[in-house]
Amino acid sequence: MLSPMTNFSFTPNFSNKAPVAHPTIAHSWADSFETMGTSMSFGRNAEIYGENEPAEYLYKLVSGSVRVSKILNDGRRQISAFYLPGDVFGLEISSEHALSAEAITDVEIILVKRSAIEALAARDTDFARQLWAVTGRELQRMQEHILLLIKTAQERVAGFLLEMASRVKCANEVELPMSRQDIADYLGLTIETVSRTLTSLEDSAAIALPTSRRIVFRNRMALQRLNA
Amino acid sequence: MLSPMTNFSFTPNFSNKAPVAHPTIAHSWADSFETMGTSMSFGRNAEIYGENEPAEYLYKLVSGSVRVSKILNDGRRQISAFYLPGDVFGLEISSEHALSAEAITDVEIILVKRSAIEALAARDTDFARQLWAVTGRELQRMQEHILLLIKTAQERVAGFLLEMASRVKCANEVELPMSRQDIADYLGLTIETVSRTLTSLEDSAAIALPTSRRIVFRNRMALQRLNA
DNA sequence: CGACACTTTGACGCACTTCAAAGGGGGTGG
DNA sequence: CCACCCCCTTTGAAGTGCGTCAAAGTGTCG
Repeated sequence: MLSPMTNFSFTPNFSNKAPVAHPTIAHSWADSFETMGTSMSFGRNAEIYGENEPAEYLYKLVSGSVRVSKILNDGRRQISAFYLPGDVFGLEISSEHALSAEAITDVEIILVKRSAIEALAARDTDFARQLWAVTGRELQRMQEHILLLIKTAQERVAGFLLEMASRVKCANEVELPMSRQDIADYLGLTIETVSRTLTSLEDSAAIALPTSRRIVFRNRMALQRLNA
Repeated sequence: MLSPMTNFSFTPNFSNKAPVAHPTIAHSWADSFETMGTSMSFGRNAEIYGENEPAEYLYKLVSGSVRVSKILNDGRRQISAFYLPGDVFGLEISSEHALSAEAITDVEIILVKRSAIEALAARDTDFARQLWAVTGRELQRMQEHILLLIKTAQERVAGFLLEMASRVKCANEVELPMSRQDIADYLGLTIETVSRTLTSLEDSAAIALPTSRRIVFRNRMALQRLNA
């Protein structure tokens, strides 16, 4: 059920920029994050952090895509979320990660020590508010994920496509970074059901599939009707 | 699929206690919440807040049980969470509620204005940290809920029972406050499947059902094995 | 006792899974 | 440049777990 992880190239690529210690109030959330952080790169399928590792950092994705997942004891994998450039991930309450994060494509990320985040949040009310807002958006995304999981296969796939479309600012076309297996594990379906559902959506002229990873929206309304 | 809401008794029972305005730093999270808040009561099945209502308050449950849910446009209902005494609910990022909250039993709650919460969080770093921690626990609970939804009916029901058991401090017996329909809508199953699964767990001697709402754990290990 | 809400049980059908095999498509080596 | 391989995706056929529809059982309150 779980495809073997090949192409496991771990390429930590440290680059400059130490955390700023003095209490300068940064002008924006993005700025503070980037001036405080360390930049790193990972190759496709590299593990960014693993289950049960200490959760020392918060991560901001600069380029590429990331999946956050958990392996159940019988080998099934649940993907909790996909992250795209600009997203912050690694937000976990416990001091250890309950989930693991992997690079779907080659990725560039900025990581910031949790302790530094907390220190800044304590000094800078506005920063704390924005941190809180990011957490809230994460909560909202999880809520929508739950709503997907109680629906039929067609509704899940349609909802997934619409979610991805809304996250990349692209009019009527998306290049999916993740495999069918990743989509299946996100939606709680099998790879075969995802594939069959996509072809059936193509047959009904809701989408076109010029390549297996590229989705062209031909009838967005049809998808939205499915997205109860 | 959705049971009709009868017994809809709305009994707002205002009682004393205005928000404290002066910047006293309370000694504990629970204290601050209770001194800042207004107490209210609701009857069984009363709506505490509804979808699309402005999200003005945070709520702390004193007694009884609450369900937070969303009705899909085709009439299906998804229960997002159940809350028990001591839990805080109503945490939503947007200024409007995306979900609605209802009393499962008669309930007593404390409500605190969101603006007051935010003001205190801005003054009191420790309070802010605790607010953040509560949000994090909510995130974690949602994550576990997602893990339940990808499993088989047996695993979902077993996981649900163990979750409820861990939340009420009771050795080997739980009195469920919610109906089979509520459980079904939480687990993404039908009422019939929940009922059948419970009887099958009883047949396999994992639990006993002295009444339909009371669960006695006879073989917790068997349930934990199902809880992948 | 009867009314009502909730729960349980039964029979059947269907959506999704499982198991199996046949396409692509992109890279490497001959 | 073609041939071959590997990985991913698609398609097919058969099985099954859960949903649907229907009806009977149970507990509670008047």
